[in-house]
Amino acid sequence: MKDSKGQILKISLLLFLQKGFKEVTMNEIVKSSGFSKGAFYHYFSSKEEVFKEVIDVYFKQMLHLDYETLPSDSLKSFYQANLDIHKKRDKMIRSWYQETFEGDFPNNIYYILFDALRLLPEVREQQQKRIKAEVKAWEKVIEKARANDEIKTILSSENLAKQFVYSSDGIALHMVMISSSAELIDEVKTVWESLYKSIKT
Amino acid sequence: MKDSKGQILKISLLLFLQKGFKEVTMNEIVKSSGFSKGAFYHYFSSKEEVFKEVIDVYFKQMLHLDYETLPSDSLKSFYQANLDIHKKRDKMIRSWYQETFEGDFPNNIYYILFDALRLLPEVREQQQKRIKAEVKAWEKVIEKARANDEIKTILSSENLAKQFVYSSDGIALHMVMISSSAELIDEVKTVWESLYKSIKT
DNA sequence: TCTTTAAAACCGACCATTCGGTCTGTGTTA
DNA sequence: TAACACAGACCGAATGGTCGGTTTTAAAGA
Repeated sequence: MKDSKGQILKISLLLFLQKGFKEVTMNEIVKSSGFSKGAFYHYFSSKEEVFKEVIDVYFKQMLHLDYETLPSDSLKSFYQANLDIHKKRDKMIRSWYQETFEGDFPNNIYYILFDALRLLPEVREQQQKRIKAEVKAWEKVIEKARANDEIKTILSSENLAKQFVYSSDGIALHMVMISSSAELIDEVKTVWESLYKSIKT
Repeated sequence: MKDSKGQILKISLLLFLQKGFKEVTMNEIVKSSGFSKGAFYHYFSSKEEVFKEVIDVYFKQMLHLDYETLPSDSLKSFYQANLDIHKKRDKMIRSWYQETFEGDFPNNIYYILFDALRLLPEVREQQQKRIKAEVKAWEKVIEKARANDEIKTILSSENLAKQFVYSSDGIALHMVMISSSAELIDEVKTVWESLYKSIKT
Protein backbone atom coordinates (compact mmCIF):
# COMPACT_ATOMS: atom_id res chain seq x y z
CA MET A 1 0.00 0.00 0.00
CA LYS A 2 1.35 3.38 -1.03
CA ASP A 3 -0.27 5.85 1.35
CA SER A 4 0.16 8.76 -1.03
CA LYS A 5 -1.96 10.97 1.16
CA GLY A 6 0.29 10.31 4.13
CA GLN A 7 3.32 11.12 2.03
CA ILE A 8 1.89 14.45 0.91
CA LEU A 9 0.94 15.22 4.49
CA LYS A 10 4.41 14.51 5.80
CA ILE A 11 6.12 16.61 3.16
CA SER A 12 3.69 19.42 3.82
CA LEU A 13 4.53 19.31 7.50
CA LEU A 14 8.24 19.59 6.77
CA LEU A 15 7.71 22.47 4.39
CA PHE A 16 5.40 24.36 6.73
CA LEU A 17 7.94 23.88 9.52
CA GLN A 18 10.50 25.67 7.43
CA LYS A 19 8.59 28.60 6.07
CA GLY A 20 5.09 28.76 7.45
CA PHE A 21 1.83 28.57 5.59
CA LYS A 22 1.91 31.45 3.17
CA GLU A 23 5.44 31.03 1.95
CA VAL A 24 4.96 27.41 0.96
CA THR A 25 3.44 27.13 -2.51
CA MET A 26 1.33 24.39 -4.01
CA ASN A 27 3.99 23.69 -6.59
CA GLU A 28 6.52 23.11 -3.85
CA ILE A 29 4.29 20.66 -2.04
CA VAL A 30 3.47 18.85 -5.25
CA LYS A 31 7.04 18.68 -6.50
CA SER A 32 8.66 17.80 -3.19
CA SER A 33 6.19 15.00 -2.58
CA GLY A 34 6.71 13.69 -6.10
CA PHE A 35 3.10 13.93 -7.15
CA SER A 36 1.01 16.22 -9.32
CA LYS A 37 -1.63 18.81 -8.74
CA GLY A 38 -4.18 16.22 -9.73
CA ALA A 39 -3.00 13.84 -7.05
CA PHE A 40 -2.95 16.54 -4.42
CA TYR A 41 -6.45 17.74 -5.11
CA HIS A 42 -7.62 14.19 -5.21
CA TYR A 43 -6.78 13.90 -1.51
CA PHE A 44 -7.19 17.44 -0.31
CA SER A 45 -9.65 20.13 -1.25
CA SER A 46 -7.36 23.10 -0.67
CA LYS A 47 -4.06 24.31 0.72
CA GLU A 48 -5.87 25.36 3.87
CA GLU A 49 -7.16 21.85 4.35
CA VAL A 50 -3.78 20.20 4.14
CA PHE A 51 -2.49 22.74 6.63
CA LYS A 52 -5.35 22.00 8.96
CA GLU A 53 -4.73 18.29 8.67
CA VAL A 54 -1.01 18.75 9.24
CA ILE A 55 -1.84 20.52 12.44
CA ASP A 56 -4.37 17.90 13.46
CA VAL A 57 -2.34 14.85 12.62
CA TYR A 58 1.22 15.84 13.42
CA PHE A 59 1.45 19.07 15.21
CA LYS A 60 -0.97 18.52 18.02
CA GLN A 61 0.73 15.32 19.04
CA MET A 62 4.10 16.97 18.70
CA LEU A 63 3.07 19.39 21.40
CA HIS A 64 0.89 17.05 23.36
CA LEU A 65 2.24 15.30 26.41
CA ASP A 66 0.14 12.95 28.43
CA TYR A 67 1.25 13.94 31.88
CA GLU A 68 -0.77 11.16 33.48
CA THR A 69 1.58 8.60 32.06
CA LEU A 70 4.77 10.34 33.12
CA PRO A 71 6.38 9.14 36.34
CA SER A 72 5.36 11.50 39.09
CA ASP A 73 6.99 9.81 42.04
CA SER A 74 9.84 12.28 41.95
CA LEU A 75 10.51 15.60 40.29
CA LYS A 76 13.75 14.25 38.92
CA SER A 77 12.23 11.27 37.14
CA PHE A 78 9.45 13.55 35.91
CA TYR A 79 11.72 16.01 34.17
CA GLN A 80 13.96 13.25 32.90
CA ALA A 81 11.03 11.45 31.32
CA ASN A 82 9.99 14.76 29.86
CA LEU A 83 13.39 15.19 28.26
CA ASP A 84 13.39 11.64 26.90
CA ILE A 85 10.10 12.10 25.11
CA HIS A 86 11.19 15.32 23.48
CA LYS A 87 14.47 13.76 22.45
CA LYS A 88 12.66 10.91 20.74
CA ARG A 89 10.31 13.22 18.91
CA ASP A 90 13.15 15.41 17.76
CA LYS A 91 14.98 12.39 16.40
CA MET A 92 11.94 11.16 14.55
CA ILE A 93 11.17 14.36 12.75
CA ARG A 94 14.83 14.82 11.86
CA SER A 95 14.94 11.42 10.22
CA TRP A 96 11.80 12.25 8.30
CA TYR A 97 13.42 15.37 7.03
CA GLN A 98 16.50 13.59 5.85
CA GLU A 99 14.45 11.06 3.91
CA THR A 100 13.38 13.79 1.54
CA PHE A 101 15.61 16.83 1.87
CA GLU A 102 19.30 17.44 2.21
CA GLY A 103 21.33 19.53 4.60
CA ASP A 104 20.34 20.83 7.99
CA PHE A 105 16.77 20.79 9.07
CA PRO A 106 15.72 24.42 9.47
CA ASN A 107 13.16 23.50 12.06
CA ASN A 108 11.15 26.37 13.42
CA ILE A 109 8.31 24.84 15.30
CA TYR A 110 7.01 28.23 16.34
CA TYR A 111 6.56 29.55 12.86
CA ILE A 112 4.00 26.90 12.05
CA LEU A 113 2.45 27.31 15.47
CA PHE A 114 1.93 31.03 14.96
CA ASP A 115 0.26 30.36 11.63
CA ALA A 116 -1.97 27.78 13.24
CA LEU A 117 -2.92 30.23 15.96
CA ARG A 118 -3.78 32.85 13.39
CA LEU A 119 -5.55 30.68 10.85
CA LEU A 120 -7.24 28.04 12.98
CA PRO A 121 -9.26 29.56 15.81
CA GLU A 122 -9.66 26.30 17.69
CA VAL A 123 -5.91 25.92 18.03
CA ARG A 124 -5.70 29.00 20.21
CA GLU A 125 -8.09 27.56 22.76
CA GLN A 126 -6.39 24.20 22.76
CA GLN A 127 -3.04 25.84 23.21
CA GLN A 128 -4.24 27.84 26.19
CA LYS A 129 -5.60 24.70 27.78
CA ARG A 130 -2.39 22.85 27.05
CA ILE A 131 -0.26 25.49 28.71
CA LYS A 132 -2.41 25.55 31.80
CA ALA A 133 -2.35 21.77 32.02
CA GLU A 134 1.40 21.79 31.65
CA VAL A 135 2.00 24.18 34.53
CA LYS A 136 -0.56 22.30 36.62
CA ALA A 137 1.18 18.99 35.99
CA TRP A 138 4.53 20.41 37.05
CA GLU A 139 2.96 21.98 40.09
CA LYS A 140 1.47 18.70 41.18
CA VAL A 141 4.76 16.87 40.88
CA ILE A 142 6.54 19.67 42.68
CA GLU A 143 4.05 19.61 45.54
CA LYS A 144 4.61 15.91 45.91
CA ALA A 145 8.38 16.28 45.75
CA ARG A 146 8.15 18.90 48.45
CA ALA A 147 6.01 16.65 50.64
CA ASN A 148 8.45 13.79 50.15
CA ASP A 149 11.37 16.00 51.13
CA GLU A 150 12.88 15.56 47.69
CA ILE A 151 13.24 19.31 47.32
CA LYS A 152 13.25 22.35 49.55
CA THR A 153 12.73 25.91 48.37
CA ILE A 154 10.99 29.06 49.40
CA LEU A 155 9.63 29.36 45.85
CA SER A 156 5.94 28.65 45.59
CA SER A 157 5.11 25.52 43.65
CA GLU A 158 3.45 27.60 40.99
CA ASN A 159 6.44 29.82 40.45
CA LEU A 160 8.84 26.93 40.45
CA ALA A 161 6.67 25.14 37.92
CA LYS A 162 6.75 28.26 35.80
CA GLN A 163 10.53 28.34 36.03
CA PHE A 164 10.71 24.89 34.53
CA VAL A 165 8.10 25.50 31.86
CA TYR A 166 9.21 28.96 30.82
CA SER A 167 12.89 28.14 30.75
CA SER A 168 12.35 25.26 28.35
CA ASP A 169 10.34 27.46 26.01
CA GLY A 170 12.84 30.26 26.29
CA ILE A 171 15.60 27.90 25.35
CA ALA A 172 13.62 26.51 22.44
CA LEU A 173 13.21 30.04 21.20
CA HIS A 174 16.89 30.82 21.52
CA MET A 175 17.78 27.69 19.64
CA VAL A 176 15.49 28.65 16.81
CA MET A 177 17.11 32.05 16.74
CA ILE A 178 20.62 30.70 16.48
CA SER A 179 19.35 27.85 14.29
CA SER A 180 20.81 25.04 16.28
CA SER A 181 17.72 23.27 17.44
CA ALA A 182 19.75 20.09 17.58
CA GLU A 183 21.34 21.30 20.79
CA LEU A 184 18.01 22.26 22.24
CA ILE A 185 17.32 19.26 24.43
CA ASP A 186 20.82 19.24 25.87
CA GLU A 187 20.60 22.85 26.89
CA VAL A 188 17.21 22.31 28.47
CA LYS A 189 18.70 19.40 30.34
CA THR A 190 21.56 21.51 31.63
CA VAL A 191 19.30 24.28 32.84
CA TRP A 192 16.74 21.98 34.39
CA GLU A 193 19.43 19.98 36.13
CA SER A 194 21.05 23.04 37.59
CA LEU A 195 17.69 24.33 38.72
CA TYR A 196 16.99 20.98 40.29
CA LYS A 197 20.31 20.86 42.08
CA SER A 198 19.69 24.25 43.62
CA ILE A 199 16.48 23.11 45.24
CA LYS A 200 17.03 19.49 46.09
CA THR A 201 17.50 18.71 49.77
CA MET B 1 7.53 68.57 7.33
CA LYS B 2 5.56 65.45 6.47
CA ASP B 3 8.05 62.60 6.70
CA SER B 4 6.04 60.37 4.37
CA LYS B 5 8.80 57.82 4.26
CA GLY B 6 8.77 57.53 8.02
CA GLN B 7 5.03 57.08 7.97
CA ILE B 8 5.21 54.27 5.45
CA LEU B 9 7.98 52.66 7.48
CA LYS B 10 6.01 52.79 10.69
CA ILE B 11 2.88 51.31 9.14
CA SER B 12 4.96 48.61 7.53
CA LEU B 13 6.43 47.71 10.90
CA LEU B 14 2.98 47.37 12.42
CA LEU B 15 1.74 45.25 9.56
CA PHE B 16 4.78 43.00 9.55
CA LEU B 17 4.41 42.56 13.31
CA GLN B 18 0.94 41.21 12.75
CA LYS B 19 1.39 38.86 9.85
CA GLY B 20 5.00 38.57 8.83
CA PHE B 21 6.60 39.49 5.54
CA LYS B 22 4.85 37.32 3.01
CA GLU B 23 1.32 37.80 4.25
CA VAL B 24 1.49 41.59 4.06
CA THR B 25 0.69 42.86 0.57
CA MET B 26 1.83 46.01 -1.15
CA ASN B 27 -1.76 47.18 -1.41
CA GLU B 28 -2.14 46.85 2.33
CA ILE B 29 0.95 48.88 3.02
CA VAL B 30 -0.08 51.51 0.51
CA LYS B 31 -3.68 51.75 1.69
CA SER B 32 -2.94 51.67 5.41
CA SER B 33 -0.35 54.36 5.12
CA GLY B 34 -2.67 56.51 3.02
CA PHE B 35 -0.39 56.78 0.03
CA SER B 36 -0.22 55.28 -3.42
CA LYS B 37 1.99 52.80 -5.17
CA GLY B 38 3.77 55.70 -6.77
CA ALA B 39 4.58 57.24 -3.43
CA PHE B 40 5.79 53.96 -2.02
CA TYR B 41 8.10 53.19 -4.89
CA HIS B 42 9.36 56.72 -4.77
CA TYR B 43 10.86 56.01 -1.37
CA PHE B 44 11.55 52.29 -1.56
CA SER B 45 12.72 50.11 -4.38
CA SER B 46 10.92 46.97 -3.32
CA LYS B 47 8.93 45.22 -0.63
CA GLU B 48 12.12 43.52 0.52
CA GLU B 49 13.77 46.88 0.98
CA VAL B 50 11.09 48.29 3.21
CA PHE B 51 11.26 45.12 5.27
CA LYS B 52 15.00 45.45 5.58
CA GLU B 53 14.68 49.05 6.62
CA VAL B 54 11.96 48.21 9.13
CA ILE B 55 14.33 45.73 10.72
CA ASP B 56 17.21 48.19 10.64
CA VAL B 57 15.37 51.20 11.95
CA TYR B 58 12.87 49.80 14.41
CA PHE B 59 13.41 46.21 15.13
CA LYS B 60 17.05 46.19 16.04
CA GLN B 61 16.58 48.91 18.61
CA MET B 62 13.50 47.15 19.90
CA LEU B 63 15.68 44.20 20.79
CA HIS B 64 18.78 46.13 21.65
CA LEU B 65 19.59 46.93 25.23
CA ASP B 66 22.67 48.85 26.18
CA TYR B 67 23.68 46.95 29.26
CA GLU B 68 26.48 49.37 30.03
CA THR B 69 23.97 52.02 30.93
CA LEU B 70 21.86 49.82 33.18
CA PRO B 71 22.50 50.04 36.92
CA SER B 72 24.72 47.15 37.87
CA ASP B 73 25.23 47.92 41.54
CA SER B 74 22.65 45.32 42.49
CA LEU B 75 20.87 42.47 40.75
CA LYS B 76 17.56 43.86 41.90
CA SER B 77 18.02 47.29 40.39
CA PHE B 78 19.37 45.63 37.26
CA TYR B 79 16.33 43.54 36.59
CA GLN B 80 14.02 46.34 37.60
CA ALA B 81 15.64 48.71 35.14
CA ASN B 82 15.33 45.97 32.57
CA LEU B 83 11.62 45.70 33.20
CA ASP B 84 11.17 49.45 33.03
CA ILE B 85 12.76 49.73 29.63
CA HIS B 86 10.64 46.96 28.19
CA LYS B 87 7.54 48.47 29.68
CA LYS B 88 8.29 51.79 28.03
CA ARG B 89 8.91 50.22 24.65
CA ASP B 90 5.75 48.20 24.86
CA LYS B 91 3.77 51.33 25.64
CA MET B 92 5.27 53.22 22.74
CA ILE B 93 4.54 50.64 20.11
CA ARG B 94 1.03 50.16 21.42
CA SER B 95 0.31 53.86 21.08
CA TRP B 96 1.68 53.81 17.55
CA TYR B 97 -0.65 50.99 16.73
CA GLN B 98 -3.67 52.80 18.07
CA GLU B 99 -2.88 55.88 16.00
CA THR B 100 -3.65 53.93 12.84
CA PHE B 101 -5.56 50.77 13.64
CA GLU B 102 -8.42 49.84 15.91
CA GLY B 103 -8.86 47.07 18.42
CA ASP B 104 -6.22 44.99 20.13
CA PHE B 105 -2.68 45.00 18.91
CA PRO B 106 -1.96 41.49 17.69
CA ASN B 107 1.69 41.84 18.42
CA ASN B 108 3.86 38.88 17.58
CA ILE B 109 7.38 40.09 17.76
CA TYR B 110 8.74 36.66 16.97
CA TYR B 111 6.95 36.30 13.68
CA ILE B 112 8.78 39.25 12.22
CA LEU B 113 12.01 38.11 13.85
CA PHE B 114 11.78 34.70 12.22
CA ASP B 115 11.24 36.32 8.85
CA ALA B 116 14.22 38.55 9.43
CA LEU B 117 16.35 35.57 10.37
CA ARG B 118 15.32 33.77 7.24
CA LEU B 119 15.46 36.65 4.79
CA LEU B 120 18.32 38.77 6.10
CA PRO B 121 21.45 36.73 6.74
CA GLU B 122 23.16 39.44 8.77
CA VAL B 123 20.36 39.44 11.33
CA ARG B 124 21.19 35.90 12.38
CA GLU B 125 24.74 36.84 13.30
CA GLN B 126 23.66 39.96 15.14
CA GLN B 127 21.08 38.00 17.02
CA GLN B 128 23.61 35.44 18.16
CA LYS B 129 25.91 38.17 19.37
CA ARG B 130 23.04 39.88 21.13
CA ILE B 131 22.05 36.75 23.01
CA LYS B 132 25.59 36.10 24.13
CA ALA B 133 26.00 39.66 25.31
CA GLU B 134 22.73 39.44 27.19
CA VAL B 135 23.72 36.36 29.17
CA LYS B 136 27.16 37.85 29.78
CA ALA B 137 25.68 41.05 31.14
CA TRP B 138 23.45 39.15 33.55
CA GLU B 139 26.36 36.97 34.60
CA LYS B 140 28.46 39.98 35.41
CA VAL B 141 25.79 41.58 37.56
CA ILE B 142 25.13 38.27 39.28
CA GLU B 143 28.81 37.81 40.07
CA LYS B 144 28.88 41.22 41.61
CA ALA B 145 25.70 40.60 43.59
CA ARG B 146 27.21 37.42 44.88
CA ALA B 147 30.40 39.19 45.92
CA ASN B 148 28.37 41.88 47.66
CA ASP B 149 26.40 39.28 49.58
CA GLU B 150 23.23 40.45 47.88
CA ILE B 151 22.40 36.91 46.85
CA LYS B 152 23.44 33.40 47.82
CA THR B 153 22.85 30.31 45.71
CA ILE B 154 24.60 27.15 44.69
CA LEU B 155 23.62 27.88 41.09
CA SER B 156 26.52 28.93 38.91
CA SER B 157 26.35 32.50 37.72
CA GLU B 158 25.99 31.30 34.17
CA ASN B 159 23.06 29.06 34.92
CA LEU B 160 21.36 31.66 37.04
CA ALA B 161 21.81 34.19 34.28
CA LYS B 162 20.25 31.73 31.89
CA GLN B 163 17.32 31.27 34.23
CA PHE B 164 16.60 34.97 34.04
CA VAL B 165 17.10 35.27 30.32
CA TYR B 166 15.33 32.11 29.28
CA SER B 167 12.38 32.62 31.56
CA SER B 168 11.64 36.04 30.11
CA ASP B 169 11.75 34.69 26.58
CA GLY B 170 9.64 31.71 27.54
CA ILE B 171 7.05 34.00 29.02
CA ALA B 172 7.08 36.22 25.96
CA LEU B 173 6.41 33.18 23.86
CA HIS B 174 3.55 32.06 26.05
CA MET B 175 1.99 35.47 25.91
CA VAL B 176 2.13 35.45 22.14
CA MET B 177 0.48 32.07 22.16
CA ILE B 178 -2.38 33.14 24.34
CA SER B 179 -2.41 36.54 22.63
CA SER B 180 -2.17 38.64 25.74
CA SER B 181 1.14 40.33 25.27
CA ALA B 182 -0.16 43.18 27.38
CA GLU B 183 0.32 41.07 30.48
CA LEU B 184 3.79 40.05 29.41
CA ILE B 185 5.85 42.43 31.47
CA ASP B 186 3.86 41.81 34.63
CA GLU B 187 4.30 38.08 34.38
CA VAL B 188 8.03 38.46 33.77
CA LYS B 189 8.14 40.68 36.81
CA THR B 190 6.39 38.08 38.95
CA VAL B 191 8.68 35.30 37.88
CA TRP B 192 11.87 37.33 38.19
CA GLU B 193 10.85 38.59 41.60
CA SER B 194 10.12 35.13 42.89
CA LEU B 195 13.39 33.89 41.50
CA TYR B 196 15.15 36.78 43.15
CA LYS B 197 13.49 36.15 46.47
CA SER B 198 14.61 32.56 46.46
CA ILE B 199 18.23 33.50 46.14
CA LYS B 200 18.59 36.74 48.04
CA THR B 201 20.40 36.52 51.37
C1' DT C 1 5.67 90.30 -4.75
C1' DC C 2 4.78 87.81 -8.61
C1' DT C 3 6.46 84.58 -12.09
C1' DT C 4 9.23 80.93 -13.68
C1' DT C 5 10.94 76.45 -13.42
C1' DA C 6 12.80 72.28 -12.17
C1' DA C 7 12.95 68.83 -8.93
C1' DA C 8 10.46 66.21 -5.59
C1' DA C 9 6.21 64.06 -4.19
C1' DC C 10 2.60 61.61 -5.50
C1' DC C 11 -1.19 59.20 -8.27
C1' DG C 12 -3.35 55.06 -10.18
C1' DA C 13 -4.01 52.48 -14.49
C1' DC C 14 -1.48 49.01 -16.21
C1' DC C 15 1.82 44.96 -16.75
C1' DA C 16 4.12 40.39 -16.16
C1' DT C 17 4.35 36.79 -13.20
C1' DT C 18 2.90 33.65 -9.83
C1' DC C 19 -0.48 31.72 -7.16
C1' DG C 20 -4.14 28.40 -5.77
C1' DG C 21 -7.22 25.76 -7.98
C1' DT C 22 -9.88 23.28 -12.09
C1' DC C 23 -10.62 20.07 -15.60
C1' DT C 24 -10.06 16.70 -19.03
C1' DG C 25 -7.93 12.69 -19.89
C1' DT C 26 -5.26 8.30 -18.93
C1' DG C 27 -3.54 4.45 -16.64
C1' DT C 28 -4.43 1.20 -12.66
C1' DT C 29 -6.80 -1.62 -9.48
C1' DA C 30 -10.26 -4.60 -7.52
C1' DT D 1 -16.14 -2.00 -15.90
C1' DA D 2 -16.59 1.22 -12.59
C1' DA D 3 -14.27 3.49 -9.09
C1' DC D 4 -9.89 5.11 -7.87
C1' DA D 5 -5.33 7.31 -8.49
C1' DC D 6 -2.88 10.19 -10.78
C1' DA D 7 -0.95 13.58 -14.67
C1' DG D 8 -0.38 18.23 -16.33
C1' DA D 9 -2.21 21.88 -19.42
C1' DC D 10 -4.85 25.50 -18.31
C1' DC D 11 -7.52 29.42 -15.83
C1' DG D 12 -8.84 33.57 -13.26
C1' DA D 13 -7.39 36.20 -9.43
C1' DA D 14 -4.01 38.35 -6.85
C1' DT D 15 0.59 40.01 -6.34
C1' DG D 16 4.74 42.88 -6.70
C1' DG D 17 6.27 46.20 -9.55
C1' DT D 18 6.29 49.96 -13.61
C1' DC D 19 5.42 54.12 -15.90
C1' DG D 20 3.47 58.25 -17.88
C1' DG D 21 1.49 61.89 -16.05
C1' DT D 22 -0.16 65.47 -12.45
C1' DT D 23 0.36 68.24 -8.36
C1' DT D 24 3.20 70.41 -4.78
C1' DT D 25 7.16 72.64 -3.17
C1' DA D 26 10.64 75.86 -3.03
C1' DA D 27 14.46 78.26 -4.81
C1' DA D 28 15.71 81.69 -8.39
C1' DG D 29 14.75 85.61 -11.41
C1' DA D 30 12.28 89.83 -12.65
